[in-house]
Amino acid sequence: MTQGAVQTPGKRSRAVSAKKQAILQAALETFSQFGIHGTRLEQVAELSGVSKTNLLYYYPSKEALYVAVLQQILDIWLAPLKAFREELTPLLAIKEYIRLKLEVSRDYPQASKLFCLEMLQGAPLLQAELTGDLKLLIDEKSAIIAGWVASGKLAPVDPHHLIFMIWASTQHYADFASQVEAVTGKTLQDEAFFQSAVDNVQRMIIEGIRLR
Amino acid sequence: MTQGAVQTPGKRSRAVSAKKQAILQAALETFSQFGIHGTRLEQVAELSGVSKTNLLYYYPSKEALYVAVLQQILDIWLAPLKAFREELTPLLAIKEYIRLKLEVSRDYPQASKLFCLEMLQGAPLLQAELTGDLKLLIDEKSAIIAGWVASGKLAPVDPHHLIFMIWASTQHYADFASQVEAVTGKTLQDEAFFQSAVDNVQRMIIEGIRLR
DNA sequence: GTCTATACAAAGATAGAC
DNA sequence: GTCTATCTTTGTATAGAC
Repeated sequence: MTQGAVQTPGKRSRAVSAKKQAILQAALETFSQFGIHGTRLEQVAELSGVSKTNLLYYYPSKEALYVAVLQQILDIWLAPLKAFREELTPLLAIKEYIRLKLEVSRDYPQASKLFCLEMLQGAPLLQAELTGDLKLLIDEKSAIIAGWVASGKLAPVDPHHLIFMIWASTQHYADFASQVEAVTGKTLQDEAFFQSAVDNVQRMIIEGIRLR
Repeated sequence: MTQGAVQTPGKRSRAVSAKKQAILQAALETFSQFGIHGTRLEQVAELSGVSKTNLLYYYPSKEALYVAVLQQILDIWLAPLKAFREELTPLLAIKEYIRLKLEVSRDYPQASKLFCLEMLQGAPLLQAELTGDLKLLIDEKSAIIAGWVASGKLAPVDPHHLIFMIWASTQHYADFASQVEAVTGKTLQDEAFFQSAVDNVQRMIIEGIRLR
């Protein structure tokens, strides 16, 4: 049994998993703030409570660690989109999607930031995802929105631009948190501020696409 | 006369300025994509057509170069906000602002990206600006918007959230250009796509805050 | 699995000639 | 102002003992 056997529930495996998880979390924190090049392995090691050598035992190189982190955050990032529900009325589905994305910005700001960092660099490691799975998912959800427009349930709007606007305006609160905080003095951790963000973003977008 | 005398219109000064400008431009390109740590001075040197030693003659350190670049892009980033016009009707002023910001995303995508990078890192070098000049500017423009709301010219909206939404949804086309391109197959360089972005963003936001 | 010691490479910065 | 050569630091990664 090697370290690769993640699902084996032996004591050892569990200890290993816990350690790897701690490393991943520490790595996410530093990668998301300083990028892959701005991050020192020593820093990650310290933050996760293992030695640098030990860290390299679990993840054989910095890049391997980075890829592992990316893989993990992709799921977080995609979850709200996958949960986008066709069964609801258009306005409800979109309102719920906005709330979910803002919750991700509040609860997993580092995931949002790291994702943003990757995009800024031209998505060298996510290119495959972007043009593959993500593209399919978007096409699928876009078709739903287009269907709503066609059947007169929604004002004429380009689905892509609508999706971009939702992504942008929700992720902004994570990615530009320092700016948001500098301007308003608040963060999404502040419950009232979170709620006002949800309300305002929902209202502006909904009113912007409501049929009349 | 030293190299610092930027405004002196002598032949030498002009040559120096041109060189420094070329370096700044090359630095912006690499910094905006790879960040300060991911950028190699040699790369900047090559891209701007000077030797690494020579580059360090004009900018004594990597950090000095980085600061110089940041300083320059701040003006670009702030220009549209400064141009926000109170004299127009609310909806026109906001439509114009959106168009201006999208033009910046189209014409200076690197400036937008570098600014975004700085924000992701917690704005270590722009903190002063954020809480100083920018804060003042925002407060001023927010007051204008709040005035419009109070006098019944605009639907009730929190000025800060409105401004965030405009920033987010316009900068998104620069910062997430790879994603936008992966999903739509288009870039802002495509005139028709640019126009549809302007139209859609303007329409959604305007309809979202129009009085009715 | 974990540690100490160390090899190795890369890149920022400087010295000094021209 | 520009170049060649070089110093120095730092950080990734490996070797090998325990």
